[in-house]
Amino acid sequence: MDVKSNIINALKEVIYKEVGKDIEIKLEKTPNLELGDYSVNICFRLAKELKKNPKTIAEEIVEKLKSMNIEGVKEIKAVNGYINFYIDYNKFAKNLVKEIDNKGNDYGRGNKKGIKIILEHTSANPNGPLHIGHLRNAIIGDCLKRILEFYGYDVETHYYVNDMGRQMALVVYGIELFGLDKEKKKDHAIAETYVKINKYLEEHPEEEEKILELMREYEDALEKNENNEITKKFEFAVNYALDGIKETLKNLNIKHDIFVWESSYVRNGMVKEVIKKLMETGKVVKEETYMLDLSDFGIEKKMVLARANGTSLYSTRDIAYHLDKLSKCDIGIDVLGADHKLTAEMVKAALKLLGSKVPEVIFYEFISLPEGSMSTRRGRFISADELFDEALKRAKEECNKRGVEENIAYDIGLGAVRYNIARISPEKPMVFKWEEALDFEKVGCPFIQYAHARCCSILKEAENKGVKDEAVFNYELTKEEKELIKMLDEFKEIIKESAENRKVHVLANYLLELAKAFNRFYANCPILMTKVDDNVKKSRLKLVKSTKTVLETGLRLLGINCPGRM
RNA sequence: GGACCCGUAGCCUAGCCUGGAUAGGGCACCGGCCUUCUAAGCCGGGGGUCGGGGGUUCAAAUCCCCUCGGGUCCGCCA
Repeated sequence: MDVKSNIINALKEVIYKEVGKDIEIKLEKTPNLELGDYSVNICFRLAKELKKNPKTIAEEIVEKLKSMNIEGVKEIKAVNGYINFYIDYNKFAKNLVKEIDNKGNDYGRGNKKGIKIILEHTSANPNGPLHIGHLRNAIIGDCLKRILEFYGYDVETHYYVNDMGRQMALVVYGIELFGLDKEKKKDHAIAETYVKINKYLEEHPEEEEKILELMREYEDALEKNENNEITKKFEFAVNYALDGIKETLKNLNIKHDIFVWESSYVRNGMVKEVIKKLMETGKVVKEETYMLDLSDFGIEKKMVLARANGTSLYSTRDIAYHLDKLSKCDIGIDVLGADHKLTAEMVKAALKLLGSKVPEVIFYEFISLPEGSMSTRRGRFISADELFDEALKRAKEECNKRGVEENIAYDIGLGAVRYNIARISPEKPMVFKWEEALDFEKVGCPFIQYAHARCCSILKEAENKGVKDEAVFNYELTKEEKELIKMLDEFKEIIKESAENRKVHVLANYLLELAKAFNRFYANCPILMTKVDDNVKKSRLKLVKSTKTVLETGLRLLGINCPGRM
């Protein structure tokens, strides 16, 4: 049993005797080590119930706790109503470090839960390259997949390909009129054509009919499950764009398990089936077209189920997709831009009507440019490729400046891009600024990678000197060592919190804190210096090794590599 | 008009769900630290009406109400 559980159990026991019921106890870190290592503020909450002041309650509880001799606890103090615990670091450190040693990169891993999650993310329209807004989606999604898997879920990632929208018909028509620039990266070539056709249609609005015609023909063919000239044109265009998008994702260390085409739900008849079933609920009203009344779910706006010309709409097809997806997993998670909030609510309501479970949705706010929001149609966006290329270029420059081999530049560039997005909580709107996205001197991923590289270099040096790591810890630890040990221990809780709350930034911010704790330890506690006592040397080396392991695991969960030198 | 998100030093950000000890970081600015483990680092300093106003509470950045500013969404786009 670990110290923290011992403390909680003892507290529960004492408090149960006091008030006759179980009370949830949260052990917190103290603001500083003079106040102990962990504390609880439970006495404030008990004050009213026991009709005593918190200070007295704390003192009484402390007396009782002391007589219990909690294993691993050195001292307990009552301070102004708080109960502060001082732990026996020698024991704590030894246990922790052994645990990390035994488990290695599995330290912090959760038990297999036997729960399948389908996580949909990115799902950008194949009418151009991913821009930095899509990138936020992709990075949150990919990190989340890694974290959820590590926590013990069985996770499958989906990229939902919107191949049936107006924007795809535009691309197809555009390719016919203008072709594609074969010199360009495929998704960028598609975007170029897409911009051209949009401009062209503005000048020739009479050709709008051709687009609608294309969409009708495509849907007709799909409904008959045919493969003809039209479907081939769409497939070509979609795949052309997807090839480029996949390349970008690969560069960013992002991989989807499955690409699901929207059209497949028209082909297999599920869209028709969904509309039919929704009709049967009696919630469909006929206006200019068929509308779904969702007022039972607190949604005032009705949901349009099809166009007046009979063709299906994105939202209807999305219901079919979700129905299918959710039947194949225990939990469905979608990562979506905040602009989808209302439609996501509508889809959920429709799914409930059909007796299906509903997805969890993680929303993120937009990344905008200082001059305003991005637009693929107007060609006003910063592509993920552009950002990544710049990051790579900048990383190389930094490497050269510092005399480090350029081959780690990929790791640094990738880390900078992924980390800068992963660390911000998703509900925060972001304004993209080049100098912020690319500034490696500032704290961010390089700081964490640097701490890791330091660990590596110390371990190497130890090997050269023939110093073995060993969890002795038979001396009074410095405050830097204590802080570091507590941080290393916290990793398990961070994984749990990050996974259960689906919050990637929690892990990202933790890693920065861990790196900071390590750097302080490094600066203040000599490790391999000759004057250092052997037991101290061995123990500290163990801490270095443990830190390296946790940093490595943590960064890997963010999809970031850690170079051994930098 | 209705709904949702954001507002924390010059700039960026954590904490808000689950209320508690002097609101954590970082950038920028000022001053220190490389004659034994990597200075992409460490230590110190200045800088805060937690947008504003009410309320609940022993205690509010955190919960509730109102309000201001920014963003987003609101039937045949995706």
